[in-house]
Amino acid sequence: MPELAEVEYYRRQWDPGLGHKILQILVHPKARLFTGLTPKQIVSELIDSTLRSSESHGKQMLFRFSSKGWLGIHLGMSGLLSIDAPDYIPQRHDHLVIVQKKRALVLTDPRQFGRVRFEVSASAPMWWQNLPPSLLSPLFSVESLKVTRTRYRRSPIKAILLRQDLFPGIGNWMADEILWRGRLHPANATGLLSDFDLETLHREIRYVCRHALRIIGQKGGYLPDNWLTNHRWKEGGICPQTGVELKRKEIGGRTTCWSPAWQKLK
DNA sequence: TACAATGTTTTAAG
DNA sequence: CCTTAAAACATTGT
Repeated sequence: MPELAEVEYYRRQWDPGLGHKILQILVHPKARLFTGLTPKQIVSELIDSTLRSSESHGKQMLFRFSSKGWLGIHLGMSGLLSIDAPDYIPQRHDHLVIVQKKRALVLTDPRQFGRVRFEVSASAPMWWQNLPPSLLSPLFSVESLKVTRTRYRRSPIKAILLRQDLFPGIGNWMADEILWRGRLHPANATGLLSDFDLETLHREIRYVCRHALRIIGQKGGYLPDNWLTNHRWKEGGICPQTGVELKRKEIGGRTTCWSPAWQKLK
């Protein structure tokens, strides 16, 4: 499920645990999602510490603890964070349960494509500091898109939008939404996009990120029905702009949805 | 049964 | 060394 906005939404689910002490840590017996430190080390570092703060950036999340521990979480395809009762009993797909006096913070991920990392250091981990600039920051510019256009000229623009080193947080539905809004066909070779197209792309990336974060990230709400997203999942969906049936095909390794005639191939 | 699912990494080819 | 495409990962639901 989680792209930029959903990740921010799930990050906030653990907010009730901020400022509270950790009494117990439960780790899935197979510890499949964990890299770096062993679960045993994570447990010994976090017990009796306090959850201090959290941030999300693209699809990455970082939780900071008073012990100088940093917990990084990526939700993969099916991960989610939730709150449950302090006596919660972990289920089959729960990978990490952080128990506090009044609640348990739960990480669930049935498909196990998520990843958890942990380290102890005075400042944020290097992988966090090296993340690409946010799509809402001034560092993400039309000029940077021109560099991308040259470098990945033969790939379909849909495939490039999914690259996390360039467009952190964009996933399958957001990429389709952005291209639909910009009337750009997802199969267009990136190198064929005009300067005008790149300005369009830049504007729509920011529009979709800003509004998805506001609607989903803040409140967990539903996007307006005049967005593509609410129509793209099922076969037979209708384009909110043209009323014509949407097309679906694998582009860039992922099922892609677009509106014929509305989005033209160059 | 077979395939697809809001993702990333590895592998291999060009 | 770089770009590009495909396979692999694990599980559930249609």
